[in-house]
Amino acid sequence: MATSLRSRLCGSVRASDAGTKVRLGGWVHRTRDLGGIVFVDLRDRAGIVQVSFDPRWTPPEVLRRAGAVGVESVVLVEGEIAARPPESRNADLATGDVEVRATGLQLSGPSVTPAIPVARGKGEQLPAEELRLRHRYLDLRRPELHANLEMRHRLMQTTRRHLSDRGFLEIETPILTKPTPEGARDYIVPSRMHAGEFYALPQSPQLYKQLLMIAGYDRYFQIARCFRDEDLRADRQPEFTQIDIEAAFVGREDIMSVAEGLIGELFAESGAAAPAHFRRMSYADAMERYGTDRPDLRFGLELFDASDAFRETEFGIARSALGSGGRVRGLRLPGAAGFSRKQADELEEIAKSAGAGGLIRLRRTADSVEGPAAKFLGAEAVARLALADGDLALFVAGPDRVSSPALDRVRHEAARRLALVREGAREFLWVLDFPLFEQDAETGRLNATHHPFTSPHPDDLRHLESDPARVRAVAYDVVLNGMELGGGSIRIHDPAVQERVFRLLGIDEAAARLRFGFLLEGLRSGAPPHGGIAFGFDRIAMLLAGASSLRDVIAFPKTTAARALFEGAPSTVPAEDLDDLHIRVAGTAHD
RNA sequence: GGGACUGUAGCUCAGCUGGUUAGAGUGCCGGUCUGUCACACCGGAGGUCGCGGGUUCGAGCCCCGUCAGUCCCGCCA
Repeated sequence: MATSLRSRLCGSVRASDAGTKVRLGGWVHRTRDLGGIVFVDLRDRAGIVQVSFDPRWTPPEVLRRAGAVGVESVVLVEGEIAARPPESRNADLATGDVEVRATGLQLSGPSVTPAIPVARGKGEQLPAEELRLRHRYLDLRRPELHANLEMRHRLMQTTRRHLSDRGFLEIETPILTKPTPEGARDYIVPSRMHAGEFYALPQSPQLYKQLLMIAGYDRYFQIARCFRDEDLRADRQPEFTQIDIEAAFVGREDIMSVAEGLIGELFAESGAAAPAHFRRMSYADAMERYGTDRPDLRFGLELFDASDAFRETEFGIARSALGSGGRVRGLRLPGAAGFSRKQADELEEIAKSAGAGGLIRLRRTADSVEGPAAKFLGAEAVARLALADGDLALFVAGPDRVSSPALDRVRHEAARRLALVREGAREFLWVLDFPLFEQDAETGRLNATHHPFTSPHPDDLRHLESDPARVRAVAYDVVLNGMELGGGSIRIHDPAVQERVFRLLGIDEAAARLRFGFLLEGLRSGAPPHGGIAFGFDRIAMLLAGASSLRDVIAFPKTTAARALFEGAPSTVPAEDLDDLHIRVAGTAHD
């Protein structure tokens, strides 16, 4: 790290360096002017070191200027590393046994008073997210974000090395690509040379990587930027990074094994551990037992079907649900019988916000079962629920598509309140055997659960047209603690099967040729069996950096309204530029 | 598209039931101070209470709208 202007990094100085002459460059983190002597905490990406300006070794003129430097200014310091007096060592600082005794000081990049502080007082909250994003270069100076981005870098290098060592080729695919009618909304880029035509930014390199397999590049990877123009969440940015992997002459187990190997390596790089192999669960199982396709297995609280207990009762909510083909499902919360009315109401609010009509509560105490539904349940029905003393049971009556998400959220909130999640616990899981299609609740149309190129399970091929809902996909998701890390599938490589799937999705032959003609032609031109997987790299980085938001592992993230506050994107463009692009903004008078 | 929360000094926040001149900490400016490390102490400056409208004798506080940020639902093949 030595350059012509500095001899080493501030944060790298140690007691063993005492006596060495150094030249340092860095940002003024804090200053302490005691009158006769001045201390400056100098910060660079390696850490902080104390520079002491003292008349015993500092020329008066330098000492005077040291007292006047503002925080966040860039200074160049000349001096000598010296052990601190024993009584003034600082155990909180990696460099705290030493200091740099300054003989020279050059104010290289003075700073105005920073809009947001970089050095924070103890217990002081971070500045508002808006300000952190608007003054991003200041926020990024904080050691926490330096550590996060360094971790991200290391994960990226580990990915490259790991996959490259295993014969995967890193191949770039286009950013200017073709709009896709399915899936998320595309970010659109107008073409100047072709009036009225548009490129789209890729939602993923899916088609390209399949074409690479057809072209014989039988192990591919890319750390790929992907773009989706959808509404955002804490864990969702409009542009994000995937580790994209595809291989030919493989089955499901080959890809899963590559994925486990890579995940293991990434966790090891961060100092954490991942098991060599992950547990497995079918989609159907996951939905039945946890109400979600990405269950958090760090705690129990499994859902169960209580329909039988309610079937013969006069309890109206349950009766109408059961009568219309729904079920009564619920979960037992051991030790939660002591929840107050208010606490139970809050859980109900969570269920309601997830779409449930309400929660049926049953509280089991030493000698009775209480709750609005209790009086409808006979002794036998109560016995069926197998409630233990101190249990609170919560039920949702209705179709699974309502009860599953509601109970999923109640389950998570209950686990949090009952403190069931062990600190540092990691539960990896493969979710397998997803349905190939899902039916749109409103239109009744079939949509691809994963994407239209996912291979049906060979055993289910014969049901493809007759009973598409029961057709399983050869697809797999990696889930960690309820968070989806990645997912993939074996792809269709038989053009006839691909055409059948397109037909079921309502994409007729003409439309298929228009949208995916190049893929279909490729499949007819010698396509190997192939499949792959993609991981959400930002999420993995967030997890392994211990960050609490995706924004803390992305150097220049967008807000939830998809704005870049620092550079001010998106923005209007001059009318002449729009003319060149053959674009007129609706509602403007410009010609 | 819908819901919730937030917006007061450069920053972090307090501001009671609507009531006189809007506060604290920190930062900033000036001063004292030779071993501090959130240095300490003394003094000072600093406000479009996000913006617009309304109710009221009177609005930081109530109402409507709007902008921005955050979280959630829908959406994200």
